[in-house]
Amino acid sequence: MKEERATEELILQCAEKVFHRSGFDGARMQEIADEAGINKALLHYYFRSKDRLFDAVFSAAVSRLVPPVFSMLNTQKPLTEKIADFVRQYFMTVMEHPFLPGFIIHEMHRNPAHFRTVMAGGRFVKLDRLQQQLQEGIAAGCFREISVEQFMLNLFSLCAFPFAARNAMQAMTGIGDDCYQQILEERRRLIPVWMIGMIENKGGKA
Amino acid sequence: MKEERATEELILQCAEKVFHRSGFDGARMQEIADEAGINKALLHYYFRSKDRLFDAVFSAAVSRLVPPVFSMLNTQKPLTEKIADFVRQYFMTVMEHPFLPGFIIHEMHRNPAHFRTVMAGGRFVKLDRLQQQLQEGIAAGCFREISVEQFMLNLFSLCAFPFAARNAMQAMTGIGDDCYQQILEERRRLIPVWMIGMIENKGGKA
DNA sequence: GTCTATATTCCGATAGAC
DNA sequence: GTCTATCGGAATATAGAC
Repeated sequence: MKEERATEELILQCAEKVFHRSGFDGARMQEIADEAGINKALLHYYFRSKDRLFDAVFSAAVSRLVPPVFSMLNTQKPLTEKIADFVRQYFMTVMEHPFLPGFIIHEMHRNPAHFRTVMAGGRFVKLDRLQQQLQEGIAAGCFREISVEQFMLNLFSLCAFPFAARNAMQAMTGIGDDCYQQILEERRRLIPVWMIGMIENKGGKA
Repeated sequence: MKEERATEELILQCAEKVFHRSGFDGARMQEIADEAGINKALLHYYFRSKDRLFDAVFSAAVSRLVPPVFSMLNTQKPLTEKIADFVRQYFMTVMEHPFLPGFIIHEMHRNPAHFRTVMAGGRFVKLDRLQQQLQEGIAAGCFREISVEQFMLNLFSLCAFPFAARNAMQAMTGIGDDCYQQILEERRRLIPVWMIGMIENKGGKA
């Protein structure tokens, strides 16, 4: 029982790095072993197969990103704060793990069915409270008509896409690394403003 | 010379289907051959290797999506029309090839360097005219301060993300296929409105 | 628990008949 | 040009010594 826990943790950490970067199909067990400075056989000793090791990584990825972020949407706070909380939480997580969005998107695409097993308890994201707030705003004439699905899709798009498609966007526009990083950080502040602007009724209209 | 052109075209078409769905690492030459109803060896006869076959597919994907869409941004039309044109063109292409955004994003992430070779002539997307229009609007007090990079990132995010992350979003929210499809189609109309709302100065402010 | 060595499976690529 | 058969390498997985 030398370093059981420590080794298992090390493996998971390195597997995470490799899987996040290359995806399941692109990742090599050898690569993970090298990253951890251990032997390939040890990976199979702790986790039975590549599939199981991947499952562990994928589950960790989903539960790291989804629950904390979406819990922000179900609070009793006013809409403006709620959006700001969501964005702050999302960026905090993803700035530390920039490959997370792209990883989840791609693996979800590869095997859609695999998901419900992973979501803790298999529950869907709760949007009731958010929906209610939107409808109140619409009824009061503050907001234009919008469904909660579109709203959430917009919020998620503005947050996640610039991370997931970073290389594609940089390649197309020629923006350098430093500059793109700066743009990302600026978005943390601006997305809440934009989200409100998208649905706000213009002052002179009523 | 029985069916040279026809076979080559058939292979490309099937390779496209498989590569778009599974990516380079996940795709199997056997799978492509089966899809085309021919033998594996024939793939190597027409295209020397898996790499070359993939290159052909990837190039086609990029040139199908990037140039027509971004040419919309460099016209002399007013900003509102320009956005509408972009969205219309983007959705037309992507509705027919729903895996295109995710495919490009993922492959771009896998091999960022490979890109400049692919972009026709290696030129970046031109945003001069768009930038000028934004600055005019800002100077006139119609728009709030926004950089052309953020603006384009927003536009692209709102358009591409819902396609690229479709399975992830459906899994999280529990939205069904038909309903999600309907949401996508609704966005074609709404994104231009949202894009303006995001940057528009509120009437009562000045 | 951790290693080396090996078995096994899979896949891209080629040889050669038709 | 298209097929069948096969090679050769790579990657996952296992056996067995320490």
